[in-house]
Amino acid sequence: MAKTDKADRLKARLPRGLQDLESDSLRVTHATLQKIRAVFERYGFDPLETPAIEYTDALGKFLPDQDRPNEGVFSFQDDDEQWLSLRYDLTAPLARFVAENFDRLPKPYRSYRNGYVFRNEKPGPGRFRQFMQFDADTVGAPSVGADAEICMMAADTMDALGLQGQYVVRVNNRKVLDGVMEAVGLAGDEHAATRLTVLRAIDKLDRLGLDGVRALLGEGRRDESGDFTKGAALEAESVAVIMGYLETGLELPELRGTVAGAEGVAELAQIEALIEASGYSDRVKIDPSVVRGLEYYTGPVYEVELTFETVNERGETARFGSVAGGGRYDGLVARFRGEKVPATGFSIGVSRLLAALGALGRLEQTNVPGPVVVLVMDKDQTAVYQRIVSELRAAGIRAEMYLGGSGMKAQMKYADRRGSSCVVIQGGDERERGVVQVKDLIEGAKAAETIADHEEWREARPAQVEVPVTEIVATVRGILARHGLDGR
RNA sequence: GCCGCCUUAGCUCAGUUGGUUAGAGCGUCGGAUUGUGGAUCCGAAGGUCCCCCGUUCGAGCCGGGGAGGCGGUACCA
Repeated sequence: MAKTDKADRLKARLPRGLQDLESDSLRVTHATLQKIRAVFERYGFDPLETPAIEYTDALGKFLPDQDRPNEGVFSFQDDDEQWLSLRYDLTAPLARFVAENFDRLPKPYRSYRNGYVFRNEKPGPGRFRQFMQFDADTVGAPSVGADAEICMMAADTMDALGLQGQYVVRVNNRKVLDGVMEAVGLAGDEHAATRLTVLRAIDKLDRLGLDGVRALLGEGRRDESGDFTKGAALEAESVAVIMGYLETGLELPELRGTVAGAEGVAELAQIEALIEASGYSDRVKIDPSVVRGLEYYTGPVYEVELTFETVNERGETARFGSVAGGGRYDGLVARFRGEKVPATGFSIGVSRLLAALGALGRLEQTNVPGPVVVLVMDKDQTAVYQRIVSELRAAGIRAEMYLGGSGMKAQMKYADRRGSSCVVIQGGDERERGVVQVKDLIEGAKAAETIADHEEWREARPAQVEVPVTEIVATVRGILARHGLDGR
């Protein structure tokens, strides 16, 4: 009994939040990466790759007062008991690399990389537990000129991806937010928790609107599913100041009364001037509600958001969130070196971007044709078929001999399913005469549309030509050319 | 984590007030056609009705518990 009992059979299943990419998606992904890479190269960044695994402490992800890594990060212990983790972004590993090789790197050090990062969180639309990021950073550049450049590069990248007019790069400054916190009396360690709640509330402006944020600054808010989110419980005056900030932004009078706030406003003004001078004002905008992740950013922060609605196959509007983001992190390298090393950079969430575009049916197909399939008519003649394949390959044409065990009909079906442009057929009769049949499957499919009767369809052998074996390559080339294909 | 919805064939879904051998479309495979992909026709395979417990003469359907999926929300370094 060859069959395993069904109940005992191992179930093939993909862990949630992970994805298999088949040829179409992979080709789109590669094409996208290539477009991004071209922009980053043009800006003068050099490639750098670091491993997917780092020491957990290098990522800065230990739970406070605990001996084990934070939740949300995939971790395991090495045989010497040191904690290792899968990277959850590309910035922290870059900081490690720069710190480790600081003396021999040119400063500012400008590099880019793409790779998979991992987050052990609940997946959602456009949120995966393994996803591709494309990241660029300038390390060792203190001026906000570096930040302005990153914003412009973000815009150019989105343009290069064909998304002109369908995104916005939103810029803010953590110092401005610090200033606002100070203005409402939330400076100092004892208010850290409240500050977090307030910043998170501000971050939700685009999703919840002014009223939603106001609720979260006060008592709290009940969402559509009936869940209640506790608010920051601020005084009415404080709420008013923060709401004022969201409505008037950098014009808020209280802002300039604080050192951090004044600095942040000045930096944003510089960035805006640079953006303006280079003609990016339509794509890059100052937005006081941008917060970004709350750990290591110290100055300007930016975020790229798609400005169109994304709807899934069920017709529900799905939230994909921002597709890229970044900011200045002057303290990250310092963790390894003591001295401050100013740095700024951003990452594109390639997987999320593609998921969003895919949900909209906005991905262009790459349309790589299937290989030319040389049919195996006589199983004892595979050497002859293999030789034909080799000739086609030597001519730069994607080709293969049918390697399955089925008959001719199945082989034709196979070629059809592979999207092959044509097949090469040689039975005993053709072999004796030194010829082959070359069948154009694309032309054949067209011809089939007008033939309803199977007998006729079979007899007609549409789009099939008989040529001497010496002309196989030329004939196939002709068919590829006719359909505008290059065979690769 | 919290809230809501969902779970029947590979996929999308029917399934009567609880009643015999649980259905359809699509897909897959085979045949009509031992040497021709489409269309058509014929046929076949394919099911732990998510799991467990309970109610009942009898459960895909009712009750309880659990798991998984989707979405929202929280968190997201």
